[in-house]
Amino acid sequence: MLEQLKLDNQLCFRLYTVSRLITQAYRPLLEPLGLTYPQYLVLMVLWERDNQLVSDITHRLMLDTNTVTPLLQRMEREGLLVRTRGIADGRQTLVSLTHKGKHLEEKAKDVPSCMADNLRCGSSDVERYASLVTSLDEMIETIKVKEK
Amino acid sequence: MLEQLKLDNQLCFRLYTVSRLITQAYRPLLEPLGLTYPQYLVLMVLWERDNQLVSDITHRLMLDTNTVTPLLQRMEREGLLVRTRGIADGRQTLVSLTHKGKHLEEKAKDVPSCMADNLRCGSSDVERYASLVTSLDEMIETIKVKEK
DNA sequence: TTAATTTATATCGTTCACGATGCAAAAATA
DNA sequence: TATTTTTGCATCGTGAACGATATAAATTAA
Repeated sequence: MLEQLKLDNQLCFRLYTVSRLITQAYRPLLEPLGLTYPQYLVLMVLWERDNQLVSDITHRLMLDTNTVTPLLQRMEREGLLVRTRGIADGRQTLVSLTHKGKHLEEKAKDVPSCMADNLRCGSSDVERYASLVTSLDEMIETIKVKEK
Repeated sequence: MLEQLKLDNQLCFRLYTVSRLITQAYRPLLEPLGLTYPQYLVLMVLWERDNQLVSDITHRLMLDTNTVTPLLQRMEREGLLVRTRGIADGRQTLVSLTHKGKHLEEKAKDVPSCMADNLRCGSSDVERYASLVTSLDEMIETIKVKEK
């Protein structure tokens, strides 16, 4: 058995697992709001600035339209946002929050601190957190560049 | 706008993104082998030790049967493994590699080093890699415990 | 031994993620 | 201006993830 093929040696498997577990940890916080984690991400983008194009959202979340469009359609059905086609450029779609979508920001205000509590472990010092964020940002840059 | 709700401040979004980008980076390496990343994970478990129960695999990958069973069914259809029901305990299902499944280990032997090259960036020293792995393992433990 | 409970796996329905493809509007080129 | 190419978004099909539920075998309790 090649040492490299052992699962425990794999950074990638850890990242895959952590990502899944985090999404699971969000569930009890987001379900009362009627949101999934990807939907919450879309709302964070729109809470930061309303009335953005589909392309703005895909770039921000680093997802493609074939993921984001159905996501937005479901959120539109839920009455969280409205999609308006063809303003200046007829190809574009503008995404705007409804009153309900805006109002959710208030209800979601405790989600980040609850998640922070969930992730906080004994040794979670500020330095390690910062180092982790830096490493992840580097990885995102590295992979993004090599892909394209 | 609450500072905490800003996307860029979110460790979780970074982990979600890194995980997705890594799966994407695996694709060109695994597609020639006819594998997806989760299927590759299952094979790594079975290459390490053949003839394991479904429960062994779910525990190892920290997934549930409702994810693993369909995954194994697709892999069985592809002729990579065989599922045998009811040996000593009639509820269990034993998963065994076929010749084709075993043979893939040879073909996959360069995948880890190729991925390592993909992830390697300028400043990726051994220390940071080790620190990253430690942080992720801590997070996995923390979330796992709090969930159950 | 029969009945109740637990365990191991499977099934179902919904939402993502994403490659491939389609399509209409806009921009570039002839 | 007519044609080609590009761009922005949508649609389709497949494979995960996962909550909820189902089912049959094994275990425990009565």
